[in-house]
Amino acid sequence: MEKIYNPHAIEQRWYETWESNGYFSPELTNDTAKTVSQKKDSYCIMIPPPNVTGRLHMGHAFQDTIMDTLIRYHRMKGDNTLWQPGTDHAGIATQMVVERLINSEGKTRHDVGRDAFIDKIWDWKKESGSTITKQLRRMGASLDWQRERFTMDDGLSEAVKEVFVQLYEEDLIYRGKRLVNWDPVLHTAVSDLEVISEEENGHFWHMRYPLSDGSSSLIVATTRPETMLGDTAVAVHPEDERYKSMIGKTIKLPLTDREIPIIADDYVDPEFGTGCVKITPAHDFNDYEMGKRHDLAIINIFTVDAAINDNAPEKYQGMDRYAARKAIIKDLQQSGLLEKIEDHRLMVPRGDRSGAVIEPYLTDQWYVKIAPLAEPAIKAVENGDIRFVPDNWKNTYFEWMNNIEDWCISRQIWWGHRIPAWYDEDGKIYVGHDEKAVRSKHQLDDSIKLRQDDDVLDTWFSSALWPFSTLGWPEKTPEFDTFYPTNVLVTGFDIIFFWVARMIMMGLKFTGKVPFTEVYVHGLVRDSHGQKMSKSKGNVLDPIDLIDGIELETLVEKRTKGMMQPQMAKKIEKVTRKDFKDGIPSFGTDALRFTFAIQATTGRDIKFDMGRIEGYRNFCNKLWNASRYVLMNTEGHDCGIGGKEKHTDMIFSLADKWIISRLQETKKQVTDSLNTYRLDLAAQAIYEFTWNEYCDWYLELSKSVLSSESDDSTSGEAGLREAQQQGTRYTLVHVLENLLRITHPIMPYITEEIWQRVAPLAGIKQDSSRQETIMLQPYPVPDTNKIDQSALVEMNWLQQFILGVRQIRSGYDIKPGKLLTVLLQNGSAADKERLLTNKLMLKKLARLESIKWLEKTDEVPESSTALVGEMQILIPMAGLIDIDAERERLNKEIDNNQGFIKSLEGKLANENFVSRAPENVVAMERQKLSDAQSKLKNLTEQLEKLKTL
RNA sequence: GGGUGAUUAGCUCAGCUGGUUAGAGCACCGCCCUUACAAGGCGGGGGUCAUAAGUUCGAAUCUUAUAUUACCCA
Repeated sequence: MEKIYNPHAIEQRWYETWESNGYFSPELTNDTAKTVSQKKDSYCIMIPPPNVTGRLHMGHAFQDTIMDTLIRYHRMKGDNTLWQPGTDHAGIATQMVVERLINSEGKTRHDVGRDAFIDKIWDWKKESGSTITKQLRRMGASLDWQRERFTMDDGLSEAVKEVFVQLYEEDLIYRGKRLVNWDPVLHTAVSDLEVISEEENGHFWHMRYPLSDGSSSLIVATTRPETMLGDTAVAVHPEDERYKSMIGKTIKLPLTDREIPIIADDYVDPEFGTGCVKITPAHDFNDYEMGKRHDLAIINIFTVDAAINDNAPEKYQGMDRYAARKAIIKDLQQSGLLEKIEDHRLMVPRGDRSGAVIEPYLTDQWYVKIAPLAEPAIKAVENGDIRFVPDNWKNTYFEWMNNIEDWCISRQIWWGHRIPAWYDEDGKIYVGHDEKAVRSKHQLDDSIKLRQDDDVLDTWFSSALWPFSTLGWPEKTPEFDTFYPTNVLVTGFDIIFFWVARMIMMGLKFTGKVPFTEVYVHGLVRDSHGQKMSKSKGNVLDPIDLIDGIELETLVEKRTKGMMQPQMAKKIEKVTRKDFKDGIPSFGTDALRFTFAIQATTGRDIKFDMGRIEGYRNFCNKLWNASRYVLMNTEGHDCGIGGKEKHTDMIFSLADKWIISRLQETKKQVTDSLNTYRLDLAAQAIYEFTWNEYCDWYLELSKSVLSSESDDSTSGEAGLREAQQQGTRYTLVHVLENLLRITHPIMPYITEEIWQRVAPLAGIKQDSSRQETIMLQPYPVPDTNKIDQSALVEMNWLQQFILGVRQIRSGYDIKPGKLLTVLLQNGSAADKERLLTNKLMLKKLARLESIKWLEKTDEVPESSTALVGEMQILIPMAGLIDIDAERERLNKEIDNNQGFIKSLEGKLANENFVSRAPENVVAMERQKLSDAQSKLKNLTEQLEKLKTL
């Protein structure tokens, strides 16, 4: 093995091997007498399909790490495991990309024509559609690519039609003229969820509306004066004394020749503004509702581009809405009807794709009647059929589901599932799978011309079917039988409404079952300053750059190229140069995955800090080098393959027994954590075990057994020594092999690479294809019988001993290489026994020349002291240690101890504590006190000794 | 305005159903190129757990209020 861990040398190679060997695929059988797959539990996760033409971002990388870890864990546990891959056609987003390409050639999509345009999108998909799937492969994602799906595949399109037709036939889909969110740039309706409202600076215009009879006038305030052309009433509160007398009268609407009524409605807040509200039913959602209540005329004054249409006075026709606004204000001013203009902060709705200000606009659209679908979906979460992790997200879900509005599913774009509805020349609607089906069902012969609806379905309509459409529904398939309902949906909270809720509704409606039993909601990946990553902020990190590394100049260029606001480029460049002085080094996939995993605490965003990933790259290197050590010391030797059963004479040291015990505890902690979606705790346990226990202690201790040096107390005959070394070699290999399997779900590459070398030494036969890879090995199961409590206690003694010596050594700047003489006093029989069996290890790790017992009565030379329980470790000072410094050190420790004792005494002196606290707690405190007291006594004695000198 | 979460060492975060003098990584200080690893080893310093009150024998942990902050919804 190379001395330095180099992820590039291993990662891609292993992925290709795994994929080409079909290791990602579950087992399936069509037989009724099912064998393998029936006996096994199935485990399935559906990938949230990324945009087919998208690129992998940090959010994906995080999410995919979580999913792949779960998938690999379950696959190793022996579950029949499927991670279903696929991509989404992403209607508006994809169409916009291709439209921009065409625009750059100086053409519009209308020049190209619908069919040719769609062909172009398919071409684009072919060209760029594999980018994201290639990137997923770089992440090590063990998706079953043979089953890759696309939301506009034939099969999935069939599912979409089936669902649409069925919902329509049950009156759950209807077509209606409604006020929708209209995007005047994209020329399409969008759903409520696709509208982002943000506060922006604007104005409040106060306009005077004169009464028709000339008796008086009213002042209305508005943020959108141009809509006055569509006003069909002015409303006041029915109890408002100021205006009560005017209710029922009419107003002469300025700039037009229309008269409109003054109406009364509770909705009006008399405290707000002037207490009079202009009502424009065609261009405001609240006004629309009020218009319906009062049977007001609805006058649409906008074209699809949000310019003034022919319903308005000729003067304004054709003007853009903002030009019209200016003109209207000017005209009102001139007629003295503009009272005043105030600055005002207002919520401005913008399309999430186009950024254009959304207009409420009256059009014909298709809707899903949502209430009947929402009801069972709410129940499913209430009764626990679906569980959110963390649990509190269910509140958000309920909140939304209980206030849900009908879902506008039609979009006036070209890329997507065309609505399976046809119109005859009278405008009568026929819904069916295709024109032929429609004709035969309704007995329409060829003489009747049918025209298909031009609209396509909201992208989320097909996404909502994803959990079952990908498994072949509406066909009956073994995949569906085996994997549906799926186990867990892993997603960000941002699409709970867009996607999760809709999948639940559609899943229940069409399969009668929930689509998944758990929803794991993860946080957002932010930059190191806690800012959301976005192109316009120039703080985006590309996961692939973290894996491969990137030069500073390339990174700067990448972040500043093609910006919406080029003026930001300078600032971004500056910050980038500051944050990434030397660019980004190559960290490798495993380090990136580990960084995500260890930060995947539930319900918290991740601030992505370069320090962390660097640390975990170092962790990979640590694991790498530890493995090198193990291999160097075990390859070519007898490593006790088969364990104690085959090698009855094999001898295990304290360290061996200890690390085996700790391994069991670690296995338990990791599996418990993975079972509860605490990837952070799992990763943390792995990190600590590997570094702080296996490497820092166990490998060091093993050296004393494996080194050629001998020791009179343990050497004995050669056979004995060989048996000890065999025990240690066995343990080295056994623990490492287990550790690799434990770690594999999080860090697949490095574990596979090392495992290939280690497995033969651990006696794992690699003769059948499924045993050629760590991916398909069983996940380690904790064995509590192998936890040796006395070894844990004794090891703690050994560690305390070594730490005590090290502290003295370091405290007095004694060279690490200097071998010390250590005297021991006041030890128990157990201490003596422990010393005897572990002398070699102690000497090696504490770097000791010799260890001698002193009798109680023996003369003690000037020494620095450490304590292990009652036992005193004395390091003679002669020439090494300064008496004053030692006094100071002892005093400090005495102080410390006295503080501790005081707090314990206080606690135990408290009658209430002793009488009310549980017995074991009190006993523990008593024990602590007596330990501390004896320690204090010991320390004080040491200090006295020094004083008398 | 309503809802949800967060506030613990200089930074990024653990701390499970209340029971050690509150932990880790990075950063910091000192010593060390010890034959797995300087992407390393050994040792060390650093926090009145946002504030206030309450419950309790005992609170970082539970309750309430306040402050700050983030997100979601209107």
